[in-house]
Amino acid sequence: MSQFATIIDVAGRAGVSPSTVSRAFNHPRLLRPETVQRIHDIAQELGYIPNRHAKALSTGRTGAIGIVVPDITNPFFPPIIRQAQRVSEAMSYGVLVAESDNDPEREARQIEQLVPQVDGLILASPRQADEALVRTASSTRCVFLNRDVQGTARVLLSSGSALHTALGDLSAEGVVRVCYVGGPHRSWSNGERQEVVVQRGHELGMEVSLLQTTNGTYGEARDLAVNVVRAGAQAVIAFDDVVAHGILDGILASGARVPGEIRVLGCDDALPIQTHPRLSTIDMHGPLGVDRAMHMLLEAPGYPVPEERVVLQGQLQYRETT
Amino acid sequence: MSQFATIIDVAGRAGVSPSTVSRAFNHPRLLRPETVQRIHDIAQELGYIPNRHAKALSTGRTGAIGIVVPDITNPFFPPIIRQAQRVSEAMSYGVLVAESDNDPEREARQIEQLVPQVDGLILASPRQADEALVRTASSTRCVFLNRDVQGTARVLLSSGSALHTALGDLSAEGVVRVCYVGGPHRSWSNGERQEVVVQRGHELGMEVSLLQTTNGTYGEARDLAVNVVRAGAQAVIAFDDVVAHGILDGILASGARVPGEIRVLGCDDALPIQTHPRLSTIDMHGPLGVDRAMHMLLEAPGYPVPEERVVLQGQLQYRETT
DNA sequence: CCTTGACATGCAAACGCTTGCATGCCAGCG
DNA sequence: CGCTGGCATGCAAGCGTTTGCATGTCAAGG
Repeated sequence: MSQFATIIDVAGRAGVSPSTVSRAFNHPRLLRPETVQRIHDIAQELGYIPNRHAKALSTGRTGAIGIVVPDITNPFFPPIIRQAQRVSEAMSYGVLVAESDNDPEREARQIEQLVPQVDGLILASPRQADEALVRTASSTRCVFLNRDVQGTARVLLSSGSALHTALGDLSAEGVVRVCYVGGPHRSWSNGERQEVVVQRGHELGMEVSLLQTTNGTYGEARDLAVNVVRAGAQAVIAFDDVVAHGILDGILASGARVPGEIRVLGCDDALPIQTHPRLSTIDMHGPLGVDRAMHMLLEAPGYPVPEERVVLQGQLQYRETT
Repeated sequence: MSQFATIIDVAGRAGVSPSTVSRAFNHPRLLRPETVQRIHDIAQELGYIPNRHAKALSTGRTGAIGIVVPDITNPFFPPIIRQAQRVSEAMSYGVLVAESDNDPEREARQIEQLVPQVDGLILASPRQADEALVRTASSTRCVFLNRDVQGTARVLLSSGSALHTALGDLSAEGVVRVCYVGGPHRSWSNGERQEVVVQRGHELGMEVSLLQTTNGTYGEARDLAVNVVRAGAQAVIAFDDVVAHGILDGILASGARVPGEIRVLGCDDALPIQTHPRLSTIDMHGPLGVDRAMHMLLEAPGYPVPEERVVLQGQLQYRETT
């Protein structure tokens, strides 16, 4: 708010032209080393900080990237945002965070807002239809996290392999009736998980039933638990850890024993706390995923971001509920 | 990344000057209503989006506010960030989020980075020394959340009143030995909570012991639990819900019964899940707090933000651990 | 019919920075 | 000793907006 020193102040004090100061920061090798040094010293002394907006206006690059997530209070996302910021910081970019609240239209608006003020976009678990996303991808530098949009740059955190072996293990223990409790139905992860459970379950001769929450909250899941008990499921695989805990709570309340009578497997492993019994889950390596995504976004200078499809497999964490 | 329509394109198409287009958006009452309408229509059609950077450069206001938090993965903060974004959105501001990682120096750097690119700053639970914060406050429009910096605008989410009655209730139940398990020691909230527990405890003739985590993580707290058991505490009051759950876990593992032998009270009530037994805690109304803070920040146009000290009391949520 | 305002709009400078081009200097070469 | 070319730096235009001031028009009033 107060007056900041400008490039012109620095130039005046150093007895050089503004362009020289600019070059001292952006193309130092064009200048005599001692000039660069002197300018840096004076800049430091004056507390000069380049004005991002002026720079952006002049170069057409904003020096910021945007990340939009469906729900910032879902513990899966904060570590992802954190990692995005770490990478950005290392490359001296800023980060704009937006939340779509699981609403495709809101998501569209957020993206629209963001696009003109960033050099690139990370769209994490987007909720819009593929069609809209393809359009976005074609007019913006962006990479998707957890959404398999054809022809774009995307990184997918897959639970496929982990679920595959988990179901195998359950089957080996004699489990025959398994229930998948889904999360937000526009979620790619949810689709993938449900599909794997159904397919692999059938392969193993299991009887698989499906339940669905609408928002994936703890309360919803807890209320759903009676249904899994009633259905006689011997194992439930939940969309994520929040849903898993809701189910777990509901099951325990109904008097069934976990894992004795019913096993529970969650997903994400992002909760800051453990519970009793400690939840078995799948570590999805969210931060690793954004890390890849960020590098894809920032290292290819061209436009659009070249198509690439990287799949990272989550890792089974057996604890006490299986 | 592609070319956006500029004010000049719109002007050309509408047969008016660029300044008129600018006024159509910013001071429509200076123009004939039909002119405004025509310009809006054409802008819409051309997909014109004002360039924030140009605007910022020209007006000196960036149209963004910044919020810095110590740890985005602490469930207390995401709802706060969300609310800050909601308010910002309503006033058509953008939000820059930064994380200090509980490190005062990092926090200083983040603030320094942010200052030139925002119109105001929300500093949530800052970790720097008062001195540094005073300096920041004097050179920037900012309001503090959960830090009582003299002479500045600040909103404090206090657990004082809730703890006061909680201790009274415990005392009435015959509790004599109480233990406070602290969180990050640079945290104002931690200081307040500890102080209230000590004072009120003594008032009630209790014996209060103090334990301290360094980062307030679940694992640390769990490892500390043996000490509270060993000390013979009949109640533990924890810095926040994460610490409380760690303690709870540790206590249960040691064989003691909760709340039978030891009661546990947490703080924040921000976890997305419930556990068994359900944790008694204090709802701190974080979102309400930022809401106030944001309005203080955005509604007083002057500089600096006028001093104000608003205290919001948290609300006791008795559940099953007391 | 001329004057006076009010009103609607245009003009041009300014915001702070980047960058293509121009300039001036000096060393080395023929 | 005059050229050439490389190097370090300056000049000025341009990025997209905003806004104080100037301009032109028209209606009402004298």
